[in-house]
Amino acid sequence: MDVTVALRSAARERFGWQELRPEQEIAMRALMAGRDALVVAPTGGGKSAIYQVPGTLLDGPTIVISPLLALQADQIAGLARRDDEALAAARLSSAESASEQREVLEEASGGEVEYIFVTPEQLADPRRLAAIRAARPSLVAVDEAHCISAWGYDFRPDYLQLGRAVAELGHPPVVALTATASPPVREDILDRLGLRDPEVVITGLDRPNIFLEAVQCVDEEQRWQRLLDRLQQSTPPGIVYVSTRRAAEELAEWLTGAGQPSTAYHGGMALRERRRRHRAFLADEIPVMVATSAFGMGIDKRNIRWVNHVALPDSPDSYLQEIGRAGRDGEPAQALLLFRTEDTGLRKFFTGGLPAHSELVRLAAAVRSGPLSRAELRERTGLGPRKLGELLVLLEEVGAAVPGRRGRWRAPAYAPEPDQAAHAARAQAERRQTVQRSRLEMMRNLAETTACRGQTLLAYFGEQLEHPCGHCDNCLSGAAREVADAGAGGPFPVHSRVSHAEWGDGTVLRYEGDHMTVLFDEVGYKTLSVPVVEEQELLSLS
DNA sequence: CGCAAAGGCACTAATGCCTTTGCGGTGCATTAGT
Repeated sequence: MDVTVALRSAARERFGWQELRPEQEIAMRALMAGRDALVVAPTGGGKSAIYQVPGTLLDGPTIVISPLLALQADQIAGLARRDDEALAAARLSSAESASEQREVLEEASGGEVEYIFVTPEQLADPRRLAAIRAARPSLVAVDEAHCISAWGYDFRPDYLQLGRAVAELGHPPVVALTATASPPVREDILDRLGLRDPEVVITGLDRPNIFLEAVQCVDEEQRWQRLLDRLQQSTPPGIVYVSTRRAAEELAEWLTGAGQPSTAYHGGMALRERRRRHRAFLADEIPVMVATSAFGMGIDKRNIRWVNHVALPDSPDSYLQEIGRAGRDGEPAQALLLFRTEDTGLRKFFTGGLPAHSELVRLAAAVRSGPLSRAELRERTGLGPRKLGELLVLLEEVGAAVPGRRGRWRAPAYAPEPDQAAHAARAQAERRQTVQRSRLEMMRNLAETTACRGQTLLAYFGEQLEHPCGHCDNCLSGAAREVADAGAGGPFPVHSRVSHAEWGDGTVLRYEGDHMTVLFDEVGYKTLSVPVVEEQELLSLS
């Protein structure tokens, strides 16, 4: 039977979906043909279907890698509601007993469980990985794949080992799914997962029903007051994003006192309380949630009317991800960004500093004397678990460390001397920091621009919006048109590849007034003055 | 990087000014103790 016909009938009969969107079909057909895929599409755009449907047609279980246990539980519950044996789903995590885990694996091998949900940490355990391989998986789905880039380098290092895990599983077709991914993040995902000739599907990121606004505030008092003014004219429910736990609690209390009943949410609260508040928000029992970035993934709610920021997000990626939670029902929604220039300080702190040369040398030397487990390395170097993970990633990238059998690290043949490895690793960390800071700079630019915000935001993601978006404050005030008129065209077409003597090769993303934005492969985003570029011939076509 | 709280100082008491210090986000898994 024709693959497309099979996919459509499985979608209809198993899931009750009468139609598949073209993007969904393209990705599904790639998987059915044994290829890998990367799908960037807004949440609620039917991303789960892309692995769920082929999963039922391919012989063998589907491994779904997902970052949060709560998210996994929701997805499993969703599949269970279909009441179809062919869609049986289960989870392998620290929350299941040893006997439950054995049962899941046995049932998967016997074809009784189709979807197995796991965290990256699960796959980091060699015994667990071997057990999953024994069930002969036919498909791997990496949900919320931007976590590889956002969390892998400093927070959840096992995200960076997923490529190795996929290889160990015999590299069945892999699909990476995410709602936002700028070109550097996409590059990270493809690289780290080791995707081969993937089908890359990117659907339109523009969200015309979300009105974008940004206002600069001089101090915190003014910022809170402006938020309050806005909330008094807004329809709930909505989310206010802040950058610290303390701000979440204080602002929620202040708003409540000012007549806007609000609830705080952050990662420092007891799990049970978090769950309770999350559920209450979904049930429309909480009108305003004041939260840190902990409140995000897994908010499946269609009627959120606004998402306001009392903070500057660390990148347009995070910003789009967060405001994207508004207006999923297609009805008008608002995104107001209240920022201060001081906000960048905290963000720079969060990106972290460069690792000390001495620490890298110590670790590189310890690895050379390996193979050693993480625990042994910690003991020898005195490094904390998080720091150790971060440094191991760097040493691995510069060829000074490889994880071997049973998770023990050693130096590969021809590994550089510890001192040399440390230098290379620091340079690597510096490069990553430079790119991260350039993304923060782009976020600041998006906040401060007088040009069309829709165009600015999409250009960051490598998309070109022909006309001003018509759903931002600058379009409404007419400021966007003035900027657009002032900068008609430039010396290099948008999306052309250019070369800079110091920064290397890059892609032209956009012209705004007399400035241009270029995404360089090595150093990230840069904004250049067009007259200067022309006079000094800073760029050439490459 | 920037802010707020704490500490030091000056010196005749209760407050003000300067400097120093600490803190800041995201979650898994594992384990100790009830």
